[in-house]
Amino acid sequence: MTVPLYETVKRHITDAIAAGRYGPGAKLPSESELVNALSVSRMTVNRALRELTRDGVIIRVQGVGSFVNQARPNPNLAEVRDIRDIIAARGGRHACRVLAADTALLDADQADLFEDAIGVPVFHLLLLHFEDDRPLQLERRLVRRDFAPDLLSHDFTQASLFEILHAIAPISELEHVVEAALPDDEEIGNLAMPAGQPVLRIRRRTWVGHRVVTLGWLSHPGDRYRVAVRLRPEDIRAGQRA
Amino acid sequence: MTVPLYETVKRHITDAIAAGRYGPGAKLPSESELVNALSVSRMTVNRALRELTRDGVIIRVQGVGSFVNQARPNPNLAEVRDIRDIIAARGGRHACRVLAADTALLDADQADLFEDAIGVPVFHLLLLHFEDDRPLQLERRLVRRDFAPDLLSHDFTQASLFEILHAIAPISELEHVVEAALPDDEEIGNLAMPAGQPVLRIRRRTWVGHRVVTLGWLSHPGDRYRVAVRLRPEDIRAGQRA
DNA sequence: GAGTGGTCTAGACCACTTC
DNA sequence: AAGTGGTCTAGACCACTCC
Repeated sequence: MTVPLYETVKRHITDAIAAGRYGPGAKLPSESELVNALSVSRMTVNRALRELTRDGVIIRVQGVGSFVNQARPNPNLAEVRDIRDIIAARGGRHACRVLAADTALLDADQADLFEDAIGVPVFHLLLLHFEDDRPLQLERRLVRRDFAPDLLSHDFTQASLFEILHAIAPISELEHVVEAALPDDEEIGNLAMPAGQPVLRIRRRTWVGHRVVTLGWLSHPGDRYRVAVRLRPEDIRAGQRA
Repeated sequence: MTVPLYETVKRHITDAIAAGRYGPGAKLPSESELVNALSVSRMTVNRALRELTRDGVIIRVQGVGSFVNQARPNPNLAEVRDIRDIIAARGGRHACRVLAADTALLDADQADLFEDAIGVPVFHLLLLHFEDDRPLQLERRLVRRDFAPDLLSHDFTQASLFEILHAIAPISELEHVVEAALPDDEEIGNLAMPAGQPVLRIRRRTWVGHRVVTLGWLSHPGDRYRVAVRLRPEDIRAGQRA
């Protein structure tokens, strides 16, 4: 069991939504129907649907059924989520193109952000993610070569960079810095930016242990992508706890 | 069964953590221990612990155990910080001008965000914050009149809106949504935006109890203002015994 | 009453870590 | 080998909605 059954069930649903078989507000098959169709236990279906509910993909009403959520939730800045899941939650279909995958050495600015020396060897990746054939995210990444020596052997169009890196070691620390900026030439071309439109740019650093292992810039068309942070009561209470 | 069993189990754990019986990094009882101690099935314990993991309260490691997580989001964005504190932290001098302070009734879009009816009476504020005599933030706010009837009697150039509101009742929930946008006429004029430059706009909603009490838009010149989120999970093995 | 989701149980097999 | 969490099953009872 490399991939859990409930993940397969989740993917089954999100794929169907992305394919347009269930539009916003449409009623999804009931739990028992899914149990029969997929030959899994009800608890497994239930877990899949429960997670989709928490991710904002569907809405469930007791005694009525499950429905595709019409609201498009904003990705949360306080977590790292696969761009594929984000697009799925928006009801779109994801595709990815690898624009560059090569090696480089850190320059002065990059070394500063890596909290390391100039010249540290890294991999350089440039990925373009599409939502329904429209570019939504330009992903520029630098990854320490000594952290993931086999990185370039992966197929980035299939498994997300996040999955690949997380399989090596879990992220111990995360930083997002968000800015509104005028797009540079690379962003204008790849994201097909209309003249004058700004980009929402997120600089992400991830740590494993006490070492910065990746540095990335995620650029999005300002008119089609927002990010959110929401604190629930538990978090606020926890934050005040001595 | 008014309250689900797994909620009771979650509560049992969080209460014990809050009471200090398990400090940051401390090892929690195993699933089987909890099954015996609380006389519930393992699936119920498992669900409780899984949700606590999702909420960031604990960290689980297969083959090892469950541990209290210290990783609390403490980002700029995940808290309500007074703009004068932010400017002070940047080394600047703060000043504030009140551009408008009047009353209004919610329109359809606003009512949607307030999760309430059209026509609910609110106060409307428009404040401009300066850093060293340059405008840095345009603050547009709507505040429920029934939450703060005396709001307009305050001097907003002296006490921040946050201080005034927090004195009435503590915030129970908070949401920030960040976007990059082209400035509207109001933003261009007040923020003295150079032609073509985007604004970084933060939409903030705050709850008291289960009611949205304020809705605001904080706009900043894109080239002079960024927001950051940083999460610091701690090393599991660093913290041992409570 | 039929159908839905919400929850719970008692057991099972597995992967992983530690000794 | 022992203990841990990760997952899965086949049943069960319940609250709720709709007809």
